[in-house]
Amino acid sequence: MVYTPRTMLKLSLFQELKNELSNNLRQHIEEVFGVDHDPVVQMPPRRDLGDLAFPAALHLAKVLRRKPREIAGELAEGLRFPTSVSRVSVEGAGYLNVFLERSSLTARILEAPVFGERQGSGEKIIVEHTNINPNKAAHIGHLRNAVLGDVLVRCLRQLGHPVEIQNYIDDTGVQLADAVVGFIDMRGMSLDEVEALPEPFDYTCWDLYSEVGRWYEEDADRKAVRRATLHELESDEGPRAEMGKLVARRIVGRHLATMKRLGIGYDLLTRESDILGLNFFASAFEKLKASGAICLEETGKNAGCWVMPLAQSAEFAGLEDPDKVIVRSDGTVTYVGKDIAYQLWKFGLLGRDFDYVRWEGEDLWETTSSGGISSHPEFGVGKKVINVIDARQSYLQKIVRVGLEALGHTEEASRSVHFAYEMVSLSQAAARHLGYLSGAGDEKKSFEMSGRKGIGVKADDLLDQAEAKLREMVAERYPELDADSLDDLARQLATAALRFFMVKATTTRVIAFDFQEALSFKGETGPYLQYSMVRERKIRRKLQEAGMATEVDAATVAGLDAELWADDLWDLVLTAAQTPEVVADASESLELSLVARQALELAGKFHAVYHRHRILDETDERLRHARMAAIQVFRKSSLALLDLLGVPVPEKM
RNA sequence: GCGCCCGUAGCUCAGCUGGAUAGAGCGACGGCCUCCGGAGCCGUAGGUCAGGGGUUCGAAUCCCUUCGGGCGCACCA
Repeated sequence: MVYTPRTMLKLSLFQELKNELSNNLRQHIEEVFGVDHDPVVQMPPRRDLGDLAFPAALHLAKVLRRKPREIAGELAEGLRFPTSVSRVSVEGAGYLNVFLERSSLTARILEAPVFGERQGSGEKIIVEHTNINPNKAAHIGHLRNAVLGDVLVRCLRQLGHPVEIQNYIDDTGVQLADAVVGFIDMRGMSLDEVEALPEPFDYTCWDLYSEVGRWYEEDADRKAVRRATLHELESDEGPRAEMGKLVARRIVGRHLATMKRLGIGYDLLTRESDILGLNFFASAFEKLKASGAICLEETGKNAGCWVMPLAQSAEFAGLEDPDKVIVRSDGTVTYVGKDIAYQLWKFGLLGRDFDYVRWEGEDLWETTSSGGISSHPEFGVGKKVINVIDARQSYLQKIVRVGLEALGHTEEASRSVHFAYEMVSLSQAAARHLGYLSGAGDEKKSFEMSGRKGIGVKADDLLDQAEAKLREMVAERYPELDADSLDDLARQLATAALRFFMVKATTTRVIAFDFQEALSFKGETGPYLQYSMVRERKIRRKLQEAGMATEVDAATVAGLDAELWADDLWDLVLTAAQTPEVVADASESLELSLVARQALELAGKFHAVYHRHRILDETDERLRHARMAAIQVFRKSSLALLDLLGVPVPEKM
């Protein structure tokens, strides 16, 4: 038996076909022109121009000093492609276009799973996302983070990578300290009283947080209380630490509930207090000192601090202050310092580990400093770490990476990925609607949200509004439905609407949040995708009711005549076939809007086909089979995409 | 001052490893259900791709530059 090494894993049938054709063409170019050229594969803009386009002749024109169309013509002549290609033609400026066998290819796609063999190496990827300060309700900016993180995780897992999802809880920071000061010093409340506060506790804290900000300004001495509180939180001693624990626990519970509404979950909650409690930084500190990555500043404005010099790094050229403080002159550790320790732990480089307990009996773990459960899954020790953090923190994320490099962990530094996305701001209309615009003089186009000032749209409020509006729409159409079914449907539609809204924007663009836009459910929206699935389902149900088969098998499809495939019908199949590549691209480039756009394009083509090519009242059985096959292919791809986007598929709407 | 992001139709945005007539959605206007549900489909109007230079057979796309807008550059996280 001959052993054939498998150099390339198959992502999808379509990609495999493209690779095959590319290789054929490459070889042919070599034979005819004696040139080594790796051909690019594109899709012609319209199906009547072909299914695949090779602009090779356009590229070769320069080297060969000949007209592109001439070159393409010569290439087309002796080219031998596999039987899945029906014909080749020269189009436009000199594209070599390929027409595929529609029936046989559709049949093969129908049989194959959407995603082929697993691509992953089996090495764990750690994705950190959400990371909301535990002192207030989640707002729509946090939603963008969580949704992007969640979609990324779903894509990576689909592609075969083991993924661990971590949600970092900063329970020793100033933001939580402010909440503690608010309850104890400003409102004079006891631990029991705070414990007894009714839900929604995160809403209470939202208001409290902005009040504390104003309270500080009334009297300059009050900031001293915050410093003392922060110190107690860090040392984990005293009543303020107790209050901090209570507030953080209740708020985290609320955040988890909010995210659960959108189908977002986690494997592990890592808490900053445990990083301190277990002296993670002490280990990192020793390593940093030993490697010379940080040094003690003796003079200047940073006197008494341990700083990381950044001047040598080209990435930080032009900085006013080329040093970053890691340990303050009072001995406390900055955020970056803690983050370097955390990042080291994620890669298994710290030489220490947390203790772990279950979060409130759920299938979710949290770190602890002592008294952990002995039997827990292995956490950390990732091969690659992706931190989903907004673009404003690019500078800090860079420092963490440089820190790893300075410690000699260049490999891990290169596998430390900052998934940066731009923030969510409020549109002028939204700001006005919420009463943040005092006068008419403010002409700004968008307004940054601020937890500190209490400016923003709470995630739960937005979800509530979306659900209420959608519930009305469903109730109008289905007056006979009971309250539970209505709630359930409204939830599914609202989840789709908001998740899709957050993913469809490219990551480099600031989202200027607008209520009208976010609460619109037609056009490029989640419900538009769901509607296509509802329609597809309805066709099958009608077929069944009419006593007809609801599916066609591959053998039948393979035997269909080529002329049964209208261009738009075939185009639907071809678009669906590209799904795995789009997902792989999106995951690799961290541009998840590509997944959303693919789902949109598919749904759009389905809707058009739905109107033009009816199935139920088509008397020609062969035509019916071709149309059913196209829709089956659509359904498989679309279901896969909606799953990746976290968009639920309702039975009706 | 230095760095990153954005500037494309009235509005919100795709397209950016250069290539086939610059595309969607919303809004506007006009059509399409005795129905596989109109949360849909089809059509019309709407664009000096911010301005200026350059590279190229070819630029929304690459380079330079100017002008707008956003965000970073803490002993805050």
